[in-house]
Amino acid sequence: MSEPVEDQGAALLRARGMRVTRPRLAVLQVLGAGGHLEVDEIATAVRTRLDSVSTQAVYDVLGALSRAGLARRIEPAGSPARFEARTGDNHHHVVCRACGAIADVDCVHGTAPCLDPVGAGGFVVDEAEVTFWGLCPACQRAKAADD
Amino acid sequence: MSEPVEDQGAALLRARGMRVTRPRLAVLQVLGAGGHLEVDEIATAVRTRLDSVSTQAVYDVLGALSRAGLARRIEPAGSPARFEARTGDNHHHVVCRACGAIADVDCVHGTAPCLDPVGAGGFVVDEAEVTFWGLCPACQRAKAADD
DNA sequence: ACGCAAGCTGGAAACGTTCAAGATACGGGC
DNA sequence: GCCCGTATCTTGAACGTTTCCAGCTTGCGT
Repeated sequence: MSEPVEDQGAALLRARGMRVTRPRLAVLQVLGAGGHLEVDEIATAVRTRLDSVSTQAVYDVLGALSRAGLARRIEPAGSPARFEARTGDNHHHVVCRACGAIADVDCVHGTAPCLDPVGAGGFVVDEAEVTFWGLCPACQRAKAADD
Repeated sequence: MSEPVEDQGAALLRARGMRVTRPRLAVLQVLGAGGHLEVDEIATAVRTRLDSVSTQAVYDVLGALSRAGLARRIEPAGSPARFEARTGDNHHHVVCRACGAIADVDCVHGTAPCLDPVGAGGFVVDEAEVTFWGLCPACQRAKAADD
């Protein structure tokens, strides 16, 4: 509670033996605000906190963070990669077919039985990724107005 | 049984009010052979049947076929788009993290209960897409050999 | 057989992403 | 507190997939 936001990130990084750098702290803060952000959005947000950060650094940082389990990379078909801070709780996503908006969905069953593939052709499975496709509330209204 | 393969495709197209063209028939034949093919692989295979087909035409045809429900577009994160002919049976996919190979997995529960998202933030969901991530048999052996 | 529109061709470019080489700065050890 | 080695950042470029555009060709209803 007494720790400033910046130091929470630093502790997370140090706990994994990663160097604490300005770009990494800034990305952690941006992701911590929530949402499913594109690389470009993250870069823009980071640049409001630091004077200049190269696009490359943002990609590097995001790669390092997701390898370390501090960020999660999601990539719905037909969309550029997005990143979120919420990790380790096995939740899934709903994607709007019309506008591409993404929302979180908690997995009702925890480690659901149907997500344990039977007869996977000899594959050793370590993760089940679920993406729901549909229409967000705003696009439902937009579509109804068209009719 | 008495219909040549080419005419089966023509019938499918006509049934949906779509024009029957050489590129479309060729793509249908290629997809009919099975597998999860990249656009580039499809284009190459098509060009062994027809003298020349533009890349553009292949993209157009695949887009039209998937809109018509004759092909299904799958796009695992970090991979170019792939297409398969098997549609309408609600099956899912296992993707190898190492080599990118894709295999089919039947959905054990049919319309599984856990795939009915509860509390999806007002979204109207029409499809649940499941992707399993793991290691294919060949890459399991390769990894074991490294240790 | 005719005409219209759907569909194809060819060239070009946009997009997100990754690679390479060198400069910088973090953090353990003195 | 200072120094060094290396992880990390910067800059600049390139890659591969996918889409856009204008114009010609072709399937199919009449």
